[in-house]
Amino acid sequence: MEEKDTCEVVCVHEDEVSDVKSKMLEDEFLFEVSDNFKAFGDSTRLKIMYALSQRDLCVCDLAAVLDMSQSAISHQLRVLRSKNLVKFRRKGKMAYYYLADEHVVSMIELCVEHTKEKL
Amino acid sequence: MEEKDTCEVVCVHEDEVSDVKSKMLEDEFLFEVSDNFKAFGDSTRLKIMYALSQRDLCVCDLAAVLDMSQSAISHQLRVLRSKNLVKFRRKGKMAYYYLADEHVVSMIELCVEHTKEKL
DNA sequence: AATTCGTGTGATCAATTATTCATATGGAAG
DNA sequence: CTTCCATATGAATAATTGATCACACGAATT
Repeated sequence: MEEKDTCEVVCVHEDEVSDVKSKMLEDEFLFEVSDNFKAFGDSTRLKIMYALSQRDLCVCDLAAVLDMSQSAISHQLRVLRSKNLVKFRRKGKMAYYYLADEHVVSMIELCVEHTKEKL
Repeated sequence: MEEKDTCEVVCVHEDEVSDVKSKMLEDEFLFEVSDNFKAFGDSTRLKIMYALSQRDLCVCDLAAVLDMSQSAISHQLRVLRSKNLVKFRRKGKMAYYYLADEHVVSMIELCVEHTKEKL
């Protein structure tokens, strides 16, 4: 009689499920975490961050390093800024970008290591 | 006279650019790294991995924990398997999934920490 | 062997997203 | 103030992708 015809799940192990459920972090928070990961999940943005881990660079130099249009780079920098992964300072007409903190480097290093191991 | 009408880049600081360029990792490798990040960049997959970090679970239990269809979970598990982030063992009709290694946990912890700091 | 049930998967659709193009903004120099 | 140039951005397009649906597969039970 209860509403149960949406998304029929049959073999649920009640205790295990509720145990894990209680240990899950908030949906909203995990969404934000995955959203941060997403910033690293595009090769253009990853290259930008990796380049910036070597030294601070202005937008057009980043474009030259990645061999991409200034516009494309600028759009991606906007995304990275919005997630507090990069910051910038103005110097004349130019904008020098740099990594926001050490977390970014750690994240990349960790994933680089993981990727290397799987070869 | 040189070919220069594709992707006009004007203000290039030659030395800095070639310096960073020489330090860049291979395009193909960085692509693979970003591809691994991408696995964490979807909230469904992240929830799956977080749940599995609590305990091994079969597919339908995962579906119950996340309150999603078994099919959706299975599709995402396929992605995670292909990237060597989760493994599974069969037990009767069921498939119990678990995290492939400690890197996965480390990655999530690091990003969770970063996300918390930005609140 | 027929049925049941947990899981895997191909096709499809809707939504998201990365890049390009054109243009706007704003600091610096004449 | 006008021009130049580095950067930012809105609109449009093309490509990617996550969820659903329908169905196939395979182990276990009868």
